[in-house]
Amino acid sequence: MRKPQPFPYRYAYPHPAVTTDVILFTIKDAQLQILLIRRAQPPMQGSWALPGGFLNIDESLEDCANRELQEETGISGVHLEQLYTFGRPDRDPRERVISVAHYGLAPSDKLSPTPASDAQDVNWHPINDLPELAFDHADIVNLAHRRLVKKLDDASTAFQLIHPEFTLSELQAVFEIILNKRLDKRNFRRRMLDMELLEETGKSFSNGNHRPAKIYRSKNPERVVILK
Amino acid sequence: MRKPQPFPYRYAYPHPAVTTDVILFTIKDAQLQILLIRRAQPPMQGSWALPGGFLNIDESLEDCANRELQEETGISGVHLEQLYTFGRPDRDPRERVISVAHYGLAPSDKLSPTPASDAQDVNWHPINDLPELAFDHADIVNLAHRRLVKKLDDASTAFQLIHPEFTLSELQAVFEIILNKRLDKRNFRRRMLDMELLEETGKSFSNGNHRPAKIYRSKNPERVVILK
DNA sequence: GCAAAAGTGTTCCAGATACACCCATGT
DNA sequence: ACATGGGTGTATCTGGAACACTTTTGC
Repeated sequence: MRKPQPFPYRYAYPHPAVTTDVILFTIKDAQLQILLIRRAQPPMQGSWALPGGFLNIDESLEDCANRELQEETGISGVHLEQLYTFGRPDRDPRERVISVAHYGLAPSDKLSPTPASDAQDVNWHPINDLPELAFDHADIVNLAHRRLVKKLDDASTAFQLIHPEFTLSELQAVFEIILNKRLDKRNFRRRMLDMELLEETGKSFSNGNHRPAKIYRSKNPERVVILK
Repeated sequence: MRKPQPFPYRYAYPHPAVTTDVILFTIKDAQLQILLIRRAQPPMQGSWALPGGFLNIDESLEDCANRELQEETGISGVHLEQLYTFGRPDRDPRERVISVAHYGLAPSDKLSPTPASDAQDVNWHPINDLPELAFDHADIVNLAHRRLVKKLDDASTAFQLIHPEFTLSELQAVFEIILNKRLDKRNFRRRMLDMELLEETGKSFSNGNHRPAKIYRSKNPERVVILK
């Protein structure tokens, strides 16, 4: 235990460690997947875990989450949102650790995760087929998944998981994968178009022995949804 | 700065302090109010602030919130839910402090806050007429208020702000105060009764020169809503 | 009998759902 | 010509919002 310090007004008892963890969702191979690292360091060396790590004493929580994601997976520039704070006293064997979990969405094709720092390996894993996870990370993923489903009823959420220009069928696939159910094509298209969030690019996309699809884009691609 | 320690796997860099803060809502004098303490200790001695304080190294976040509420205001037994974690690097002048905010609801008539511990005074304050608050507590209150409004569309939230047996008019008043708008009596009553969350007690309540009101109670009073 | 809050039904609108066929293209 | 996914319209249901009068009581 630390001794009380003479620093004015400073709390004199032991401080827990604070970390951030990141759940990064993507859609890949028609499945909802998350990014995991294989831990290169003890404890739980060799286990799969969420990217994340200790807070620097002068950085914000969100900066920490972004930095750890970048350091461990090479991925940066994703908009992360705070999810929940996990603090069970026994959740980490090292010492008392409070973890502020963040989540984000990204289209997988633009991202090339590369292991670095504390990670000996990095990979996407289907949310429905996850390996055993270190610490309480399975709980964290669970909560993040439920939040994502809720968040999807703001349609612009789905745009973050898709390339900037897309067909309505591709967009519908994103919804169907996350909601894990089939949607009616006509109703889906009407709903999307009625929201006035989409515009036609004029281009179309021809894929096989069938009619080409119109390509759309989001009208306000920079829209950041604040939904604390 | 602390020196790296020899403890196995322990993070060797300075740890922030972790606190919890509590926003406790009630309805009193036909207004939505929150519980504030006047700080007895520096920093910000004499300012109004949310009850809260430092996390003990082996207690859960929720236990900490409950303990601090109890220590500073004498109030216990309220169900608290995590709100959000605030961690701006400069939000506390003492040192780096991460605060995990919690909120809860309680009927004011059963509670008698009494100052203790770090508080030299405790009082309810109308949300629409708050004093200047210490630290970033105004932001925290703001977010809590918005969350409460959202949470209200699960009607059972309102039951937490009212005595166990109540008339529909009293319940409607709770909604009107939180939503800050008038509701239609017929629509409100139909909506409440259609949900099948209420049952008649058989009793009625006579109040003045008019027809007495039926008294209802919640069908499942112990229902704890988990809405992370 | 009058003042005051309790109690009660119907209409309307918007958004969600269910449902089946023609269109444009590649082979 | 046929196989394949793209594209379209209508009927129905459901939940929310608007709206005014009768009932029961105390004085």
